[in-house]
Amino acid sequence: MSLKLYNTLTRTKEDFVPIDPANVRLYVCGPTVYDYAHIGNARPVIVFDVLFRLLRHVYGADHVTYVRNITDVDDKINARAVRDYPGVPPVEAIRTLTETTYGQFQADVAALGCLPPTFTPRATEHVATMVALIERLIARGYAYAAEGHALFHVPAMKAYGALARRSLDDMIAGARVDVAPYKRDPMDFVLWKPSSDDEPGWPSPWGRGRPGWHIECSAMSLDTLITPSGGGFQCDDPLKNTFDIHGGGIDLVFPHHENEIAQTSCALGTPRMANVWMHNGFLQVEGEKMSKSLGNFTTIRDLLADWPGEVLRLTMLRSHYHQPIDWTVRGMEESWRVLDDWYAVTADAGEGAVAPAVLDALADDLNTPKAIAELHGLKQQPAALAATLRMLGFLADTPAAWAARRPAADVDAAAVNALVAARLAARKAKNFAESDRLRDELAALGVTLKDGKDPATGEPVTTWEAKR
RNA sequence: GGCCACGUGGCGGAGUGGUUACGCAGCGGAUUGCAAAUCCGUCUACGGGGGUUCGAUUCCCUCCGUGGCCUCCA
Repeated sequence: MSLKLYNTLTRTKEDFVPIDPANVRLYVCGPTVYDYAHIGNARPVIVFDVLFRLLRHVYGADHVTYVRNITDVDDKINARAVRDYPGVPPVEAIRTLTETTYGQFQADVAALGCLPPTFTPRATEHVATMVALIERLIARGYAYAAEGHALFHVPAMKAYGALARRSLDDMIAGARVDVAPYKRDPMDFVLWKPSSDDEPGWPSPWGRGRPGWHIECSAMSLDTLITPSGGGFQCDDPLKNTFDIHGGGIDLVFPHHENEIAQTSCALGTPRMANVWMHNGFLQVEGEKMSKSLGNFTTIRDLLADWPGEVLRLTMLRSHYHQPIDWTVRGMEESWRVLDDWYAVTADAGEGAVAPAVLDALADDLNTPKAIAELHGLKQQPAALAATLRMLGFLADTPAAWAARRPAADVDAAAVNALVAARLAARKAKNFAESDRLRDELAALGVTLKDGKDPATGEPVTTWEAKR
């Protein structure tokens, strides 16, 4: 099967060729853990989970390494820790905040049907590698120390801007940043910055401080994906200092990913860091940009209170990952209806194989809307439908558990059963006025009836369920 | 201001230089005492204007609209 992926680096859809088919390596930028993740954060998590599952299917479950980092050092974290844990020593407050928040994140994404990545490194556990990377960059003339900072000197790198496709002139022309006096060039970015006593800090050749934003991903991908495969500081082989796929939100293209590339490629002598760069599009809520001021800042946790995780997952995958998506209640309702149908169709399904048509759609740059269309075509093949849905991270519930997820009206089952029996008797006696009256009465209680016939005897039978 | 995406039927959403996916809703039929559920069938589209072409929703230009990035936001 040939897998095609759109590569931001080349702006084209390319055939995916792993560096080592026995170990396909994927890195995705993970959460900064200071608050509940919002529904926009869920998009890359779900999209790259589908990619992870597809890669595992194609190359084998043991031949894919998926890394999603945890950013647990960040100024927003520091600020939140001070706010939420007054009186607690900062280091302790930060640890409590990041551990708590990451626990929430893990629970949220598990509910969304996402597999755990192979590794989930924390930035704070890779500071030594960050320091080593910065030292290497300084030694090779790509970075310099100034006033307790270490900075990457952008003009030292010829290819800078290749991912974002913008020239230095463009960036300077559009610059709206205050240029710190210790910068040699306005575009230079921070690799390391000094910490005050109540901020998290680590010893370094430039004094006690903490990493800049971008260096952590260079360090964690190096430690988890490059060094274990024979690359790293002791290796100048560009092929060994590159991994396969790097993913994240479209907003990370610049400056985050551009700077990651600058750091890793200049430190390790590799031209591109990762062969394929994938970026998911943004999400709006009910047609508006999601923001706290508009009051439509929607967390995954809030949505999970009212909607099954699989509903959120399907809603996310009904749009191609590259397209913008408008997140609406109507969209979630439609997803729920579709999943109800799939759960019903697959209730008694046996063992089946994953449908090739769905795999083909996924192999075409993760065309999940096309894949879903193909799923609709599998209703006559319940076993294949079930196997394919499971491969995509659906059907984790039993049919009964799924049905129970819909908030039901609070009804007295014995009373309902009595009314249903009375109606059945009335129908048998052809007293339809009475049977319709009983049906209306049940409807008023929030009970929906399903009439049918016993397949063996032909006797009329009625089942019911409570709707919300 | 600079750079970059996107704009498909009532709604969601693929795709393609010429046979108008798929889903939800709607409508029609089967079924039903009547309904519900189910099954079958079915209507509606490619932002505006130019251009290339035998032919464009699909390629090019332009305008309009929406959104993103421009130092720490998926």
